[in-house]
Amino acid sequence: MLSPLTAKAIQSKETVGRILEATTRLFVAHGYHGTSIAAIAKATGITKGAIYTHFSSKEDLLLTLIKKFEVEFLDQLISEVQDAKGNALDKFHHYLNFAAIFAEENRELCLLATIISAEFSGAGHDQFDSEFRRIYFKYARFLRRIVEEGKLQGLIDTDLDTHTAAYIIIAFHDGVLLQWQRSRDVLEGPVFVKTFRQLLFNGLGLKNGAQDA
Amino acid sequence: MLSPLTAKAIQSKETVGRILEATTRLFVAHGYHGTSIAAIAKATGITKGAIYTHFSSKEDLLLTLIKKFEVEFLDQLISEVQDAKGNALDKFHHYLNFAAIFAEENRELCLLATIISAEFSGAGHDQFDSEFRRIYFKYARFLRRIVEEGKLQGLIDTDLDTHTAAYIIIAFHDGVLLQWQRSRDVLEGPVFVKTFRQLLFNGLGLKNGAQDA
DNA sequence: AGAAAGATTCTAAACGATCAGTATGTAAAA
DNA sequence: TTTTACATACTGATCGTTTAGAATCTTTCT
Repeated sequence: MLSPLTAKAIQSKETVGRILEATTRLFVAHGYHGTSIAAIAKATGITKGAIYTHFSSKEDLLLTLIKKFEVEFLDQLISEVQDAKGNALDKFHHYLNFAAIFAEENRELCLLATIISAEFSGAGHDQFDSEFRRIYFKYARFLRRIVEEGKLQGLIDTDLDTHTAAYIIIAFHDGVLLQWQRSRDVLEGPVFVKTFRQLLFNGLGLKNGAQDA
Repeated sequence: MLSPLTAKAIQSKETVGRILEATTRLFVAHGYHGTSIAAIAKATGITKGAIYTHFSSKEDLLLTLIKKFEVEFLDQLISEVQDAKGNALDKFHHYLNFAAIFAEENRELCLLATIISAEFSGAGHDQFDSEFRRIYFKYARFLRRIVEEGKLQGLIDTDLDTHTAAYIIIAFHDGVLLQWQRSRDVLEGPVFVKTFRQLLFNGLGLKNGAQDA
């Protein structure tokens, strides 16, 4: 294992990349169950059987993509924002910037977690469930720390439940991604991001107190 | 067609109701492609063939459910909130109250539009696409009017792009529903709704201006 | 160095299972 | 007698996956 740069290894890596790219696109467009191995093979430009040289099952394909999302988006986000200088305000701006740029450059990978986790939202697949649960928990913990920090700095209302707020910010992010995918034709990118920012930071701007429900 | 109350008609209506109930539950839990007619039949307690006595296809089943969502949630919401007395602030509170109560009483129907429209997010099924587009457009128009009203009343920042804000509010609603479905076990209902309200109305509470991205 | 042996990437064909949908029959209601 | 609500049994197509074998690259042995 001294040199992993053999011709076969390079070929394999290249094929795996093409398979994952096609799979991401198809999963996001038609869902997990709506995408067949045959369709992935065709989109990749190889035969069905060749998929199984690199992945043990369809399940394995999705688990690989979930991991990819975690490493390329979530871990990257956390490491960039978590210990950045500045107060909680700055960090949230940093967060939104990162998310916006990532969404623009990796729209499909970005949507994968949201769309597929929705498809499996009902108790069903144990392995997918626990992976999604793990990722959303990590995401929430990251946001919780910043909200907590903001409260200590007097920037965020201490009335806000930290735990719940973290999950709702994730929900906002997911919802906005979905809506962007659904209605890209009637929305303008920069305005969309700016309005999201305005609403997340200042809400509707109504300064009155909240009624109970 | 003078009396639709024949024994057969009652039986049919009852069966259709049971089929739609089971279908909603299964579509939300496993998605459209992840749910088979056989599974729906089994969950309803009839055979596969009997489904086709009442619905012409699986497609027809989903279209019926989308229509049900439109009539029972969206149209109801609009007629209750649109011309209610009070300013835009009151209407948004009214909106959140209605959505929260509906979500509690019809969780699955509520999630249907969000989850299934995500599954078909990629250009694909013409009929589903246009139905979802129509519904989200109607939803957005409803919110746009209230935002516009709020601006005229000096309650909402005129800097906010009305069109985009409407779509983002929908996005927030969708995202929050999804997150509630995903993480019900680590979230508390009333706190969740209250925090959503706080964030939608006041945002994170950071009073500084927004940086550009 | 060079050939034999082994490992790897792929195609093509086939597997049983399951898919959405249909044809036929039956029993009861209209 | 006609219509309706269902069960049963079937259709061809497609599902995820496996197998057999060809072609090509890598390692090992001489």
